[in-house]
Amino acid sequence: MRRTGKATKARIEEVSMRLFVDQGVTETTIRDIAGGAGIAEGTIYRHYRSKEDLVWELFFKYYTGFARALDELQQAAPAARGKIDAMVRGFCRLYDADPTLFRFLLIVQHQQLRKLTDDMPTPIRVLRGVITQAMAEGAIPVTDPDLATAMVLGVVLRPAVFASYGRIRRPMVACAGELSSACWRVLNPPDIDELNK
Amino acid sequence: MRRTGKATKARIEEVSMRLFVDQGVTETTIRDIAGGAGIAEGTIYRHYRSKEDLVWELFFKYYTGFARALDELQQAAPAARGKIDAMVRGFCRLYDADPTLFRFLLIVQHQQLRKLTDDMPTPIRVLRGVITQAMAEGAIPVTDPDLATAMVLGVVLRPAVFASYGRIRRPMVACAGELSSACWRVLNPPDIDELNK
DNA sequence: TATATATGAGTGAATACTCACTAACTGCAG
DNA sequence: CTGCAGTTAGTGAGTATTCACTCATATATA
Repeated sequence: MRRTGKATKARIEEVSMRLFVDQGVTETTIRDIAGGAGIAEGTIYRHYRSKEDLVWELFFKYYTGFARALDELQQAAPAARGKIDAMVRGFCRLYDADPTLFRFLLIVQHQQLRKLTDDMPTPIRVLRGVITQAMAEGAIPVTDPDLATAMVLGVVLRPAVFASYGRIRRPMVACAGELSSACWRVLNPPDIDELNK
Repeated sequence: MRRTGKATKARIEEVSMRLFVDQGVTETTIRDIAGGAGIAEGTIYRHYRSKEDLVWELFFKYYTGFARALDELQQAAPAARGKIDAMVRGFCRLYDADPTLFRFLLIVQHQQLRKLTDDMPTPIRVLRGVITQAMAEGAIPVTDPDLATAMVLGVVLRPAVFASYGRIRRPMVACAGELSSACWRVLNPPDIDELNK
């Protein structure tokens, strides 16, 4: 009873992502992955050219996929405040649905980011776009867009890191409100905030 | 003309940290380090029990050292707002003085954190202490201290990550003011901020 | 039969670490 | 001073092991 190729590939994905997160990428061997997926080592090479290729394919698929998901959420909201809120909530939902995926992207990011080219969508570009647009429209004060992007990103990502370490036990969606309003406060010095009320 | 042991160890530290940051820890071989430091492979084992030990020793020394530095800065400032500001400025100065060290800590963190025991000082514990104290004193509103710690940490760390990728080109100290006031805004919902004026 | 899928022993290229040996310092007895 | 024993620092070829990847072979489906 041979499995269909797609099911095998999905198993490889799932198992290898879990192992990468638990042990690290280089520390995870092809043998580990094959054993975990209940297949032979050679089978992996039917689906991926190399181990490096497997990591890259996983990263690319989910990283750009996440960027596209964020972009849709952002476009569906009319104003800056709503866009930020939608993105934060979307991130929280995705985190809760698959924390392992988040950790995987976090871990391999450093090595893989350099392989990204300018035409590929990334979550950072989406967020930066929302922020620069909001500045252009006068919805938030004009400051260094990269610094603003970094700070907002940090407000959201670091709590997720804490959650993945078990330092925060609530589901991330339960933090979404606080996160999103904190992001807004970061983007708005208090006096401007008064004007927006 | 034999060098004094200390100078050699310092060279090993410097070279290995740079290589770890550039290539990754597992990807950096003992041969690489020895070659880079201009010594024989065996020499490294005069100073460290193993490669793993080398990584841990580096991490421990600088991570706890950084925590102690932050703690001194925090203690020197009287009020909550000043403590945050001093810590943020201290972090920025340290980042600018040695960005490679920051990247090293960032990269190995995931693997090394589990080796830390409760009696070791960490930057996170210091920050969390300042925040809980501020909440207890009524200087900032009482919320989940772990979430607050995570958000503030994110506001500061993520811009440093951006800087290390070249996405932010200013020295971090030039961002210190903006960072510190953003941290304060994160900790204070706007209405409370009114009361503090 | 033809095709897609899976197998796992085998291979060559690393790699972390060892160890027997050398070189240079230190301190002390004569 | 001088010689000499003890110690610390450095060397680099050798070793056992591990790993990613290959390929001849097998099997299930269409």
